[in-house]
Amino acid sequence: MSTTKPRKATQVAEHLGRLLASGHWPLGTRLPAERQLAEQLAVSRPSVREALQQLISKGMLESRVGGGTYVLSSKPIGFSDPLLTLFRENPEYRFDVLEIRHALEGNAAWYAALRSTDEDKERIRVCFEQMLAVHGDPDPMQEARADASFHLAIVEGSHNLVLLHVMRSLFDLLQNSISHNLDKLYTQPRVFEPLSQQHRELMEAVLAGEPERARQAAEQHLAFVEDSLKSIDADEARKLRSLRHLSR
Amino acid sequence: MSTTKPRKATQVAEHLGRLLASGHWPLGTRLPAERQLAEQLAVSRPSVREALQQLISKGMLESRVGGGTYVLSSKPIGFSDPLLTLFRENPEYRFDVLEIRHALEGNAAWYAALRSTDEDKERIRVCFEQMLAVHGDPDPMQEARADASFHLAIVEGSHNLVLLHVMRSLFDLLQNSISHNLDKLYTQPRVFEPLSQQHRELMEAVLAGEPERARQAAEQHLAFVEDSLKSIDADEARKLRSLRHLSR
DNA sequence: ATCAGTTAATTGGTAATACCAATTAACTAT
DNA sequence: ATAGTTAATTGGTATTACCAATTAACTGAT
Repeated sequence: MSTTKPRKATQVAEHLGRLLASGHWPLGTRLPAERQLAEQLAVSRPSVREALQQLISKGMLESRVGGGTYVLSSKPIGFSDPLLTLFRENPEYRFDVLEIRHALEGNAAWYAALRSTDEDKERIRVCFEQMLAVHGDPDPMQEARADASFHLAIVEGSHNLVLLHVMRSLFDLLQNSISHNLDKLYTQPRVFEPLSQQHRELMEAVLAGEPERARQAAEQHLAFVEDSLKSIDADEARKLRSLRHLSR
Repeated sequence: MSTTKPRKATQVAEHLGRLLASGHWPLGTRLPAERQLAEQLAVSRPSVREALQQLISKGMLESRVGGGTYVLSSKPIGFSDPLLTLFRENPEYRFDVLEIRHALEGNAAWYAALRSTDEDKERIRVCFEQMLAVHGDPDPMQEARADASFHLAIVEGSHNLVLLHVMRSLFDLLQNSISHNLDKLYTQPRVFEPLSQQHRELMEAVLAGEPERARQAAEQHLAFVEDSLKSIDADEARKLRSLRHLSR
């Protein structure tokens, strides 16, 4: 590939990538057909196919023979295909992610308390309010997304770009796999109330610029999430067992 | 894509991916031409192109017009293209990575001390010996790779798969960009000697199954690496300034 | 009007062929 | 041995044709 003349296929991929990132085609949308895209973009169909291949390979699109091409994600998936597959098939790896979050978010909260600008702080506040506003939504994934946005706003306040990327990838991993009991965090009052208080404490520590308090708040929060998920898993397993007992 | 009949292009990409992972084509190797691959694999050239596109998009291969296709990496790059580009163009983001390693490797060392099997411990020992054996090699990247292998062996001992993946991606990120003064860590005796002692202390803490000692060893080591790189950067900047002064 | 079955159209996947621009290899002259 | 020229090779793009799978449209029966 010459540096003086960009590949048409690459240009098409970048153009489509920008449309995806901008939300022009929301998740699940069916894209125009290859022949149509080729005509609209004034390139040949093989060039469109090669561009689509790039985006399919990054986990952003999915093609179905005779059925069209669909949006899977507006951003490249940050983890390799085998890990994503493994994660989808083995939900217990959620606890691996929680272990990592425990280490990273304590650290992020520390740096956010030290480094956040006024804009960062405002964004954290807005995200916290958004979490409260979206509580009780029929679609629990809305709450999960608001929760992720809140945490990512804190990571943004740490001003460590690589950390932000890693955390985004971890949240993508959680959201792109089937959310195994994750919704229960938001729908059980015995979990949501303390959860919400912990979010508030974390936010207040960061806004007050108290790094050690922020770290502790983050670590306690993650420990609580881990314990709650384990307890929810146990409850669900018990329910399943008793349902099986009834059906005999 | 039907689940009953895999795409030819995907099969070719997987086949090539296995050849890459097995080391059949080492880093930098030029692959056979597209026409040749198409003949060898009994598929059409467009199918080969689509397969190559998948691997190019994952950062594993690079194509040059008229010049062939080359191996960039034997594994998919775990980070998205924009971050990789940004990292290559702005070496100061190394310090973002070091901040993250500080958090993650302290954690990994803790769990490795708790969870390592005898096999894990043996692998850690072998990697440590390998680091000593390769010291002074004319190619400092050999030492960087041995260093990475040692740290990854410890992460493997933590038995957290997602953490292993994240750490691999971070090391790939460091090694796939121009190694800005990284070689100086191994070539300056005032740095290498304490570095080697710290590696030994970290290994011994993990092997002895002492989690708190292991965490401290890891964190102190990463702090030393960070300080050393900053000091080396300052030395190099001073040298550059005095060279500029002489050339006037 | 609704539903089921059939047919036609559309879609992504594959292949063959041709040509172009860039690079590499081979050849020739000094 | 080196420099310049030519030929061959390479990746990139385009056109055309065909196939398998899916979707849409149409028709007939209830």
